[in-house]
Amino acid sequence: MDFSHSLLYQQPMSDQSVNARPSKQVRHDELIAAAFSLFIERGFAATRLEDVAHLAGVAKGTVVVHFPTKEALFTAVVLEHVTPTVQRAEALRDAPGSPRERIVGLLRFIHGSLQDPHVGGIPKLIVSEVGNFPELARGFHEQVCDRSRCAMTDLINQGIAAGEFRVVDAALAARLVLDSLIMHAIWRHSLGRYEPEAVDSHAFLETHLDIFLRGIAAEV
Amino acid sequence: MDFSHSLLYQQPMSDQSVNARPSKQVRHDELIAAAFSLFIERGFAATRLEDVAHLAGVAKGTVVVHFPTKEALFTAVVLEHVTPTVQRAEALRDAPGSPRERIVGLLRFIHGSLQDPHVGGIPKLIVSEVGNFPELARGFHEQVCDRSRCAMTDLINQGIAAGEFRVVDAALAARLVLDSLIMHAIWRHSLGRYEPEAVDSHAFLETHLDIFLRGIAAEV
Amino acid sequence: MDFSHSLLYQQPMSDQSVNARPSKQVRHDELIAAAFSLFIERGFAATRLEDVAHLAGVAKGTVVVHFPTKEALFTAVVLEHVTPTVQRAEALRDAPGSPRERIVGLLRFIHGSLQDPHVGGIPKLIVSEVGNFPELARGFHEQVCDRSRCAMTDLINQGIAAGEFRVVDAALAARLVLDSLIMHAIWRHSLGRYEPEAVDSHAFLETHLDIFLRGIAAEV
Amino acid sequence: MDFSHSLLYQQPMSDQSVNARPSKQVRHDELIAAAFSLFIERGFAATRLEDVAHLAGVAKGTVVVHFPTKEALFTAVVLEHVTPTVQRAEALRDAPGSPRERIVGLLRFIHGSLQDPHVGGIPKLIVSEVGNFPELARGFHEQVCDRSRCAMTDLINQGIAAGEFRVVDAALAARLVLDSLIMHAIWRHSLGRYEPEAVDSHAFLETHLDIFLRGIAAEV
DNA sequence: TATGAATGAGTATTCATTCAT
DNA sequence: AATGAATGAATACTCATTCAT
Repeated sequence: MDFSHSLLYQQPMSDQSVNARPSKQVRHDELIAAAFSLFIERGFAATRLEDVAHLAGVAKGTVVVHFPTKEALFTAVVLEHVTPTVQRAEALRDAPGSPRERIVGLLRFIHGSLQDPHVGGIPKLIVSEVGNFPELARGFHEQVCDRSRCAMTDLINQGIAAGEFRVVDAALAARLVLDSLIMHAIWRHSLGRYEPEAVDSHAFLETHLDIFLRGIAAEV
Repeated sequence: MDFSHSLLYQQPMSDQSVNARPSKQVRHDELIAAAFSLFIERGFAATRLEDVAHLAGVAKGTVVVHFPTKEALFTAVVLEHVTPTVQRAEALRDAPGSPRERIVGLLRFIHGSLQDPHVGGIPKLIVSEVGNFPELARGFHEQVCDRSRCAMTDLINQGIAAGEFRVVDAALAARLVLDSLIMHAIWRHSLGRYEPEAVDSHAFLETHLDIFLRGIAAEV
Repeated sequence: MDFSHSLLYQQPMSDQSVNARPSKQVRHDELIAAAFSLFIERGFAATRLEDVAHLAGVAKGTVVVHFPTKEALFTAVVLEHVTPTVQRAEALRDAPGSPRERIVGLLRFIHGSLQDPHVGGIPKLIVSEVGNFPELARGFHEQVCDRSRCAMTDLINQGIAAGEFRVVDAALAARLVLDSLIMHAIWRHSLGRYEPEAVDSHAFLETHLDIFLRGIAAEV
Repeated sequence: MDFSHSLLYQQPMSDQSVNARPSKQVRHDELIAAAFSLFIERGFAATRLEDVAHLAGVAKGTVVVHFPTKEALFTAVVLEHVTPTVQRAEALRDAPGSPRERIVGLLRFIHGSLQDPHVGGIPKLIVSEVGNFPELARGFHEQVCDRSRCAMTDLINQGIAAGEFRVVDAALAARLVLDSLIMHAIWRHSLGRYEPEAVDSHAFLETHLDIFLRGIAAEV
């Protein structure tokens, strides 16, 4: 499974004429968007292709024209939402600044990305459906999880080496600090819907950074 | 939705005769166990009642005798696996010891419980299926999430009052520290399967405790 | 199919002891009564044996002990409700009095019998289920329909011969006059339930007798 | 429940091409026809959707495309067969001629309609199944029973007012005269099958008219 | 004799996929 | 390319009947 190219943005479109039938690309994107929100909301099995079609404003048969099977649609949905984000995430590891500054930057970026409804629903989707899509799971794990964790582990190790942080298991620490963000995103798309008042995402991140960074800070 | 009593462990059975038909309670538990493992493995939709019956060693119709619908079976599975754990968790809040000691005790208990395959699969199941079971969701949120978070928030606030911890938003901190444990359990039942080497759960918890407690410790 | 003996009233019962288990005959009758009302209300297919058991105040298995199959129960229900009535009906044909008087007597008797809930539901039951019980149908037709119509036809012919009535097709006239009564009974157990105010059965019969007898009366 | 428009006869179709797939309307009518004959023959419960599909020459799933549930199919069957007849019946009340002539016309029309296998089976179906379809029952009662009886009651009252008929309870008389026709139709679709020789329907109607009209005729 | 748990054949319904228009 | 009618495999659920207690 190749996550390194996006199916989005492929074919720069004209689409000038007002009453023209929407181009294939536009239809494609509309279907992806509709499918994404339904997959997130109901899961793969409980999402009917007819509902996807309805939400996208087309007929049932049209979905099949664009995606040969339901599983192909699901795969496309995941790929298109994941790829752009991953690419931008890795760039941040190599930005200038102290390890601590770059950790803050990376976490802020990831947290910010997960606020975007087009990205924040992905972890819930992956966690829920991964059991029935082994290939997709493997790809996601290698290209997304591994790479984000590596980036974070690298930064922590750099901080330890620089004496900014005390000696901790950098891999576990990276996992811990990222898990909270991901769990937060998953929460918002599952049980969080039943919470009387929404969590303040900004305060959540700041508290997280505060506690974590103090927790790994070098002793005075 | 009443989560306050467990249907498990009710009626200590004799069941001496060798060829005797298992009592209704025994059948009930066998079905719950079979359904649990299949729901965890495949999710709600992909689990066929026939498979549940087969795994429990009974005929298809027997499942229906015990649980009128597939949803009722699902609800029963969740309730029976969750209720005892929550009750014991709350008891630990009121145990003797300093706030810090009780936090450690509570987190060790929760983490330990989540290692039990009979409990650790629940969070992933809830996250995945909760969208299609609003009633179950509400009950789970109130009886499980709220109560665990309250217990942890209370302990952090006690520690702040006692001067053991510095001033932080206790509710957010409680959420953060618990989320990591839950995310870890979810992970092990989803993408964790594709990880080349399993995470050392013991080291994970110790690192978590170490960083978190140092992160909220009062300034020297 | 033999309609000439009733399964009711067979075994004169003692049943003295207060707390004793009800005798087999009593159970039998309770089940027949429960089954009758449910068959009438819902039809054969939509009546579950479990409901019959529940209405009779026994467990599901008990029904099977008394009636080996659902069809046997149905047959028993029909036989027991039909047999006594038919026997009494035939006796009236040979009563003393003018043909006209005997016609009035017979119609009053039949109409009165059909007011009894234990009898009035039978025609609806027969009409509804006859298609799936050919043997029962044949027996009912021969023993009940044929015999009642013959009795009525005889009386009309006697009246024609005596010059009381004008010459009409006695068989058709008999059918006509009886059909109205039967239809009335069927009505009360089917669509009649949806009528805002119930029909006055007494007035119905009197109007029927009035119009019919004047309709076949000899010209002055 | 709206009985006031027929789904039949709506859209006169060309359907020229030989191998063309039949239009939705044609399929609809084929399914209604197939379902009707099976419902009449076996009743609602004993009719399998698969048999309906088979008789209509389509696959099982096609039935569901046209009628979401078995009950919807049943309702449609009743409505489409009944509505046109009632409408034409009411028109006859307001036709020219003496009350007596119009009564004869109306009864001939109703009797004739009930000879049509597409209509004559309905009363038996209604009587048998109405208990499990309260909504259909109410609609049928209001739109069919009430309206036919009103028409007949009106005519009898007109005859009484004109001095053609003697004073009788017109509502009961209307019920009586119609019941015989309906009972006759029910009979033919139930126990009538077990009669050695079929009743002569023409003679039946003439005898009925003869006796009834003489029965309510004004005294000389 | 009465019970009710267990059975499994039967059936309505769902829905991804196909294909003629 | 888009449509939506048709298909049929898959599956939850029903319920008469069996049988161990």
